[in-house]
Amino acid sequence: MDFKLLHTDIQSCARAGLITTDHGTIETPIFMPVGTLGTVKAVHQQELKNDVKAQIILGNTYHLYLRPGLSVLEQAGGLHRFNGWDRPILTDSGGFQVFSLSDNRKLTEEGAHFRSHIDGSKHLFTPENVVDIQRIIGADITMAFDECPPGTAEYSYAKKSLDLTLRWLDRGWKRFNETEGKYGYRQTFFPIVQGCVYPDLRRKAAECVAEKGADGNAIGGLAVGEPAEKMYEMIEIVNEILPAHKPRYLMGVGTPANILEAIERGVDMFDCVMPTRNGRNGMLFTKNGIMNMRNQKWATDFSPIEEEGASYVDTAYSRAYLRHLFISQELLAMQIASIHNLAFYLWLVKEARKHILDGDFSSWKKEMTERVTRRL
RNA sequence: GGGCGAAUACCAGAGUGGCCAAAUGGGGCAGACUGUAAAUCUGCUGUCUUACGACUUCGGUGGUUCGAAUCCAUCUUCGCCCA
Repeated sequence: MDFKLLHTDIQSCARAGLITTDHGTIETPIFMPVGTLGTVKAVHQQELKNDVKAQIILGNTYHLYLRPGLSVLEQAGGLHRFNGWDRPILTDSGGFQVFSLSDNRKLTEEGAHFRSHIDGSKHLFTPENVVDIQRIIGADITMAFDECPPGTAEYSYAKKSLDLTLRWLDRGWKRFNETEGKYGYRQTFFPIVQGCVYPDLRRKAAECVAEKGADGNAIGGLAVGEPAEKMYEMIEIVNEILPAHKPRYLMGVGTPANILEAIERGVDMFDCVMPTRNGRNGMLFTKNGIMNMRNQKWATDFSPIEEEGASYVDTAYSRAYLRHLFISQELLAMQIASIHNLAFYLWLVKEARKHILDGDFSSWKKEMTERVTRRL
């Protein structure tokens, strides 16, 4: 993987760049739709390419490992061949599941012992086998196995957790460099900065991560319950340390406003379930604010979903019709909302990129932040 | 003409003397959701009130009772059966 930094904003840390992988290029800043089980829920590949204009999508190590399982993925020739997505894929390591499925797991020095949420069977994830699994999945970008503590974690726990994550990082990094991809194209490995909301832990983590000299670096453990201001503060601290000539990936974030704030602070890559999950639950993000499509107020609003929206669905369907679909629990509602929201997110980062290159990012960001946070 | 049964909130439907403004489901209204165990979850849904609480309700009317959605009488409507 290669990263070319094209331009850095004069007034802020915002950057525009280009990532090159064996499955194609990615213009940064970028938003990556989440496709946990090898599918971006409710959206098929053609829509992802033509309507959403996704350049890279995510998969999840934990979920794909449990289902369909490594044997199927390996026989398929990797996830790209299995799901038909020929552009880049990034897989999360399962570290987040250690957090979100915390009732079913136990951490040891060796790794995370956990029970499958599907059938209760016992499994062990280690920094090493998570690399191996991501080799089998065949993601272009693989992630280190980390622990993602909740935003409310006490300092003592955060410190202990970070130390473990950093030891795991050494092991995962070593394993990655000792192994090769299975399908003839290159893979890369991103370490993850943890440290909760504690500046000294974040600095230490960022330094350890930067030392590895990986192709890109990730910031994890944010937007997990801490105030947004803390998150922004941590991003600033970490990005001062992470190398400028490598892409920075803020994991799991976030709202349109979160993304704009993070871009301003020098983040290049994002993923979040929000556009798809909230979309399926009736929430639409637009450049003029947020709409809850189940609300009575849209019942007879026959105007387009979004005037000059980012995708086909915006003018193909009216607000009243989309509300009807949601109220009737029709599958098409989730499809339209997912496509709309993802297209909007991709539009947002593309516009940000344009304004970074044009040199007026800060003023554009200020106005856009005000607009996207409104409730319609 | 006679007999039996039923009428409960937007709908369906429980409740058969006080714990009932009334279960439950549906419908309706609103909210939440940030590296997806999520087409999920949470509230509210008689009136007034921020709340505490107050007030009016269980087909109509009249009774019994300290107290009635619940018991009695009668009327109305609907359903079934017999002629």
